[in-house]
Amino acid sequence: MTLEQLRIFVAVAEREHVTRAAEFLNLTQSAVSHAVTQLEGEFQLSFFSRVGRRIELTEAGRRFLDEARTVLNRAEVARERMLDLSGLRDGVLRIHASHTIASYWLPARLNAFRAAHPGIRLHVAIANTRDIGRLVQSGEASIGLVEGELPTLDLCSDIVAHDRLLLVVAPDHPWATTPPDVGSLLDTPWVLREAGSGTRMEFEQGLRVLGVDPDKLDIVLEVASNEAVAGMVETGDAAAVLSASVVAGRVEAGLLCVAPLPLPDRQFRVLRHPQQRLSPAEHAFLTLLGLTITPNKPM
Amino acid sequence: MTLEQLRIFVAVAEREHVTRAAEFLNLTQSAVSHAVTQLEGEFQLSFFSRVGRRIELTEAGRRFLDEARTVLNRAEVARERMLDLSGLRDGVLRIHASHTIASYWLPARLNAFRAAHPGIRLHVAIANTRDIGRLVQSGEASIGLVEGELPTLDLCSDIVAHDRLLLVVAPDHPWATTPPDVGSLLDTPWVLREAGSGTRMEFEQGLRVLGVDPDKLDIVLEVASNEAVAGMVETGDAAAVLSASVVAGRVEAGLLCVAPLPLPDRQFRVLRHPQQRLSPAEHAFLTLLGLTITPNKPM
DNA sequence: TTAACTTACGCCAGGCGTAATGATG
DNA sequence: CATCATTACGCCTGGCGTAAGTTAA
Repeated sequence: MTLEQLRIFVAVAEREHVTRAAEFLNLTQSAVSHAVTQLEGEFQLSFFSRVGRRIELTEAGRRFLDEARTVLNRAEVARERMLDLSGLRDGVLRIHASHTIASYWLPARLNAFRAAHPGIRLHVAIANTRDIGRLVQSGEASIGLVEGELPTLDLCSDIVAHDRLLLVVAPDHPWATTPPDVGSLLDTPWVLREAGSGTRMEFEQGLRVLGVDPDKLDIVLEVASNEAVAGMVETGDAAAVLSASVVAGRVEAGLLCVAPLPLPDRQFRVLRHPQQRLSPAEHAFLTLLGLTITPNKPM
Repeated sequence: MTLEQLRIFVAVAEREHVTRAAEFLNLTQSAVSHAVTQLEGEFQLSFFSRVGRRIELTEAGRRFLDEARTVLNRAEVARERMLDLSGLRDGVLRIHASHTIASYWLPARLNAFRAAHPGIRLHVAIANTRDIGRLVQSGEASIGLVEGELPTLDLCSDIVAHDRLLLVVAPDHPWATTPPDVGSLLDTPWVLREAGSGTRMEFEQGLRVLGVDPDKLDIVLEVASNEAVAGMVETGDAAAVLSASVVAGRVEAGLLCVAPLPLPDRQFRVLRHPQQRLSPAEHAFLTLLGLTITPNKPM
């Protein structure tokens, strides 16, 4: 008998439906069915009777549902009390993130964090990659999320995701049908993110690798907004380079086309000051991102 | 947070001692230390302060001890209520076992079963292998534990342990120093278990493999007791063949010596009637022996 | 030097997902 | 035939043990 098994059992019992319980739990039918079977085996009881292609609670199942809820409640109380003690119950988590990350990658993670720690208020400040590096360096920001590397700074920097830059144009642009060659890159008008943004820095680096001088590009607009860049490209004749996560929805909708251009992969990175101690909430957030931090235990 | 982690934490907290908790839990220091560390990491708290080479509970640890006990108590109540429902809380478990198994192999398993199901009374009937086969066949016994195979009977038979037969003699017997050759087996007096015992049957089978006719042995005593056989050998000039588990302690004590003789390995087996339904207690016992039985769920 | 806890590393069971199977309306 | 549950099977993570590392008496 495991707390996890109890959670699964309760989800199934409340719905009398394995599939819906599985959806709720983000598991497969198979895993849920297996967990229930295992519980039944442990006690030599059937908690559900398989009637037709439905299941329904047996008397034993009803009794066990009560018990399972009680155990889970006690466990939840214990957990909350400990989180109170450690400061993970309230407080604020302050994150500085680049435009791309804040708009397209971060929200799902913030929701996961909220699910785990509902009491913590979240603050996200948006700036471009270069500025975030400076803020973390100076101590004004404690957690920064940026694209690519900032080699000049002396910060802890861990990869938390991978990303690709894509060359995009409107569907009626020539490159939508015939791939551009390197030489033609200088012949099209460009809309780009501002200098200092991760997207811009990585793109310029990619151009240099291809032997193209970024300063020679015909830049018609620089703007600190991925949406503005995308909108310009959709409705005009300019080309742009944006993160795959930014353009995915627009390509799906037929508003943009991806033109093949070999740009290097880049990484989303989390930046921390090496000396600064992490708050419990910060630590929990980094753990949620899959990092294993050297422990930092108050009390 | 896992129920198992809570159990481990409570054991450590009650003793303020990782090693002793590990002994109590039948785990290693390492596993216990790891589990505690993991709990502390989850809540970002230190439950123990490492003072010198001891540990002691912190304030957070004391609070968590209360919580952990509460959760475990609720879980235990739930478990007991379900066991009540399934009939695993009281009743009798009846087992028929051979002499060797009942004396040397079974006790540890019975204690494990008692730990898991304290309410169940245990009955062990001792008989030799052949008789147990007959009792299971006739339905008088529902679970039999025997040595070796009984090919003539049509029963479920699963291996639950491996055993070796050893040729033993007193320390002053010639074979204690110079290994016997096959031809000399007929020149020594033998003390043997009675016909029908697994030990006897397996030994005779082993002799035939070696090309020796068992009927030609010089048998000075047949007795339905391993201890009697061992006692005879210790204090006389006879040889015997007994299970490794029977002689281990006596060899350790210098009372007996093992003479090398290539006897086939044998298996301890559990016998069941194919049709007979298992009681919850019987099912639980077989599961404890490591068998996976086709489920058999009342209620 | 010993006795304690922690950390590193490899192994293995158990849990999960994919896919096949079974049952029912 | 579509839907829902179970079963089979392979993968992989997480927990355990062995052993090395660390600290204090």
